[in-house]
Amino acid sequence: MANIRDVAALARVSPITVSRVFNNPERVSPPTRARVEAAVEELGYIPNQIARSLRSNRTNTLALVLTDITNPFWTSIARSVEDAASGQGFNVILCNTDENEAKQEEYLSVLLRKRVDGFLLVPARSEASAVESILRQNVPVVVLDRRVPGAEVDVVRSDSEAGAYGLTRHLICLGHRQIAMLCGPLGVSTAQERVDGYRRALTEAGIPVDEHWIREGEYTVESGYAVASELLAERVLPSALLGANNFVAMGAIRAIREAGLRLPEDISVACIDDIPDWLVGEPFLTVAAQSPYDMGLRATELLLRQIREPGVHPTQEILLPTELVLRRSTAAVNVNHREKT
Amino acid sequence: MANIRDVAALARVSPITVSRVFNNPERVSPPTRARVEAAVEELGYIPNQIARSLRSNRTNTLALVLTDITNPFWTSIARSVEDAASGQGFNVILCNTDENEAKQEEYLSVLLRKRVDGFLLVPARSEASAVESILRQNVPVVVLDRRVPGAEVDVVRSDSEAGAYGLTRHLICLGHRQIAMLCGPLGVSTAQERVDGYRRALTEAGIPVDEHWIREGEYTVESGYAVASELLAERVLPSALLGANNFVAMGAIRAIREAGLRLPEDISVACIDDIPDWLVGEPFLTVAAQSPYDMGLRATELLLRQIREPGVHPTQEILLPTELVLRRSTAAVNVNHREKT
DNA sequence: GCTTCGCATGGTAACGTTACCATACGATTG
DNA sequence: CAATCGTATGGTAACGTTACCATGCGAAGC
Repeated sequence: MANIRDVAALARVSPITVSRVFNNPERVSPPTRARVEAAVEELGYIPNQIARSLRSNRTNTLALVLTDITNPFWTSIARSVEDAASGQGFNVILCNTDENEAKQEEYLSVLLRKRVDGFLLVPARSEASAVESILRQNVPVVVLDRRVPGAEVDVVRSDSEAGAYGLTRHLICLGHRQIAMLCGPLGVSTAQERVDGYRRALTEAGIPVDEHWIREGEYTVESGYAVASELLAERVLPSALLGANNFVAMGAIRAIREAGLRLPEDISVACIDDIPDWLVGEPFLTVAAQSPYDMGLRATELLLRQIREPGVHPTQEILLPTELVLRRSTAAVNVNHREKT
Repeated sequence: MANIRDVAALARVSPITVSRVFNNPERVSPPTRARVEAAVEELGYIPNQIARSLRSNRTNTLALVLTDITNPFWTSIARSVEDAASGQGFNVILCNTDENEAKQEEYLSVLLRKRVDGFLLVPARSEASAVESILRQNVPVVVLDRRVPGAEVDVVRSDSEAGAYGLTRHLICLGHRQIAMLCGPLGVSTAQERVDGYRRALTEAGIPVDEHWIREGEYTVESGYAVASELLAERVLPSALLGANNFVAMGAIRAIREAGLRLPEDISVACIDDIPDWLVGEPFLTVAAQSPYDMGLRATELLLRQIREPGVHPTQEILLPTELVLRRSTAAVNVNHREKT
């Protein structure tokens, strides 16, 4: 592959002049420039960004470390991050951690070696260590979706607590009293907050919180299915399920169907996170919708600003609202279904 | 940020010994190694992959250039590509072209500068130029999903023709005769093949192909909606719609609903590409399902092999079967609905 | 006891680019 | 006409790493 020296030799100029043709064309006289351009064309020369990065300490690459691109929530984020990044001349490296800390650590290590210019990180667990391992190297980070208590970082996230609160209140208004909360891994801040919102709504309504209805699981379809199946096998059935996210809720719905129960007549289901409506002919899930596209966009903007003007901006937290969307998966409680038939 | 020389100085060895500790630890005596490791720890040294890449001509990075990560079909592919790549120590740069050739060209140019080790490319148009611009630089490519006549490349794709044929045959069996084909951009091989399959099924059944029922559009929800709306506004209604992909079909379904028609009683809909069933409570779309996860996996394996053993493997084409999945969006033709009421 | 061997370690140069400073030369100014 | 300036171009070194070859040294072999 031709290098800058080959081009320089062919155009009878010095390598630095070739460099200028690419980076400061106006600083090269038109005839010389033309000669260089002809040489570039003839040799099929493509500047080597690696060498450039080595000199400039800039890779024009961002890392997007999330849990699973397969969930439309993260898909939207990936899309907006890539849109915003490529608009500013940055590429995006995609990583799926599956909320596995070992995988996350491995990714971070490789990406730090690669000297990406910045990280958009969805931490597998809401503790500071991962974030700090990046900050220690003076590499900008923006945390997506989750709080990281104790770390001095920019965060862009949704108001999970309010979302869960709103959904729980909605269920209470429909007459539900036995509402099971299928929550995510409690090491993750959103899981914690969603339980908090659930608790607050119950408490405000004067309904005692029964810990028996709170079940921890993962943010996956399989986990939602497993936990819901367990619940449905017990003597006392809940009249409503609150899924910690869309995956969990969809898993639970499968369990409900398999148990021969009707939705929403026998049991209501609601969750945080919507599913894009064009994916579902008739959207039927009652949700607290987040704005993932917006979230990715805002986060990328913050990150690029940090990269462009390091050390200038104080860390900030952007809290995005959730929107309650009422659909057919929730209905008034059916008094006959308090006990298993 | 500490470099290899700082570590060497602190450990009182030469830089090359530090390098060996990372790359050939067994070639360094245990006591020296321990001293180096202590120095690495103390300085928080992280090897610079940029410099390494400059020497070795390897970036351990693949480019995944597809149309739109937002479509679950491509999402699955992205997931499998990333799984396979990270398992082999490679990272993946994600790019969305939206089937726009200018965007694609821009991405390819940047990625070639970055010296990615290989490309997984979904060409915006089924012609050789994009692929050739990569091959000219001696960079391995595997084309995903589409044929590229005239280019000597590995291709992994589904049998679109058979998928469309199967769906059309199914509709014919249900008694449909006026089947509209909402096809994709004809510059893309899959769009072409799906029309071919549609034509073959009709012809085999002795039904004359009416060009009036074949409508070109984009592979997007908006396009599906627009084209279907147009069709539904005409005097003679089709009794069934064949969507070129899931996006198009979902757009069409929206148009059908807005037109006050019932699905499938008034009009049947089928398409190529499934939607993961856990995203949809009750899957209802009749489809010819592809295997995107598998497709990404196979393609990545091919690409990594090309990277590892350049020039050894003859180019090959892997053709994956589609699977007909019959659901509720297709039903026997309703004789009353041949003409607009 | 001398040669040979293998192991641990090091010096030098190179990967491709660009920052920094230098230089050549024609144009402008007093 | 000399001094000054600005523009176009070039030389050298450096970014951080590793390939290649060299060296030193103790152990094994005859």
